[in-house]
Amino acid sequence: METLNAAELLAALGHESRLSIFRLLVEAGPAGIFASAIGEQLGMAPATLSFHLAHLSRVGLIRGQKESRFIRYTAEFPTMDELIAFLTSNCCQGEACLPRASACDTTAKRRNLETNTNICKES
Amino acid sequence: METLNAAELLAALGHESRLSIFRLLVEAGPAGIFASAIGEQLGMAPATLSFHLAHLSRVGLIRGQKESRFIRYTAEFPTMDELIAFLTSNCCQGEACLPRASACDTTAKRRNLETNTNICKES
DNA sequence: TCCATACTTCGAATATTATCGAATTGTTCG
DNA sequence: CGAACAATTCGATAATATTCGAAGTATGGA
Repeated sequence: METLNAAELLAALGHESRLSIFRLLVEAGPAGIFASAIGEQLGMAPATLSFHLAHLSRVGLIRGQKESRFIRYTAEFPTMDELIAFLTSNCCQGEACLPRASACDTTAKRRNLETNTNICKES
Repeated sequence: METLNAAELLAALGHESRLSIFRLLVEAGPAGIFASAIGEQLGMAPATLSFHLAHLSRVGLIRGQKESRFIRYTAEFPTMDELIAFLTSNCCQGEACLPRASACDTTAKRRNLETNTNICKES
């Protein structure tokens, strides 16, 4: 990943509203959630929400799929994986190359994946 | 780490110039480098560089230590570690909780640490 | 067809960031 | 002391981002 691209992803996540949106989508897992649900949970005006969703979509961190009147948004995990790999590889110290003991549990627990392979070290 | 704080760190890194500065400091390791060297390598006007260094310092990603006329800047690795832990724990998918095979080598190689413990998996 | 819903796009105001020349501070050295 | 140098702060400008009401698009249902 190029520095420019990484900076774009970081900037996209570097806004409280967008980071909250993204975390919500990660929590929701592959099932995702509808735009209206996001707006409801975060108390955001529809236009503002759309603005941020468009931004996150543009850089490839999320994806929206129309379903009748609704749009289901999901996190693009591979993009995030790449970003974390970039940070780990270019911006972190040796001791942190492996995630902390506590790093893996939170997200892993609430996930319901088809592929149930959790490579996380059991702390 | 709170979402607000994480967003601040991400926003700080979400600018090409600042990300380049930070990568340079990570590359330099604990020895760090002088501000002038950064400006030289990145071709940045002194005032602009100071602006970005101040930003990175404010959020705790780097630290500057005066040495006679110069200021030696170093990356604050623990802050970055926390950020990566936050992202891994809150924003990534199971398969990515462990870094990619290639994630650890680049940075680890060029580092010359007092603590020489490299926990990275040998790929 | 007509209305309600879900969401986006438009447009315009406001706020925040970035850039960099010029002035300033602090330090070394002749 | 005075000049040269490293770096920051100031100040003004330009560029970019954020917010959200209002209008537009598309879908589902009465």
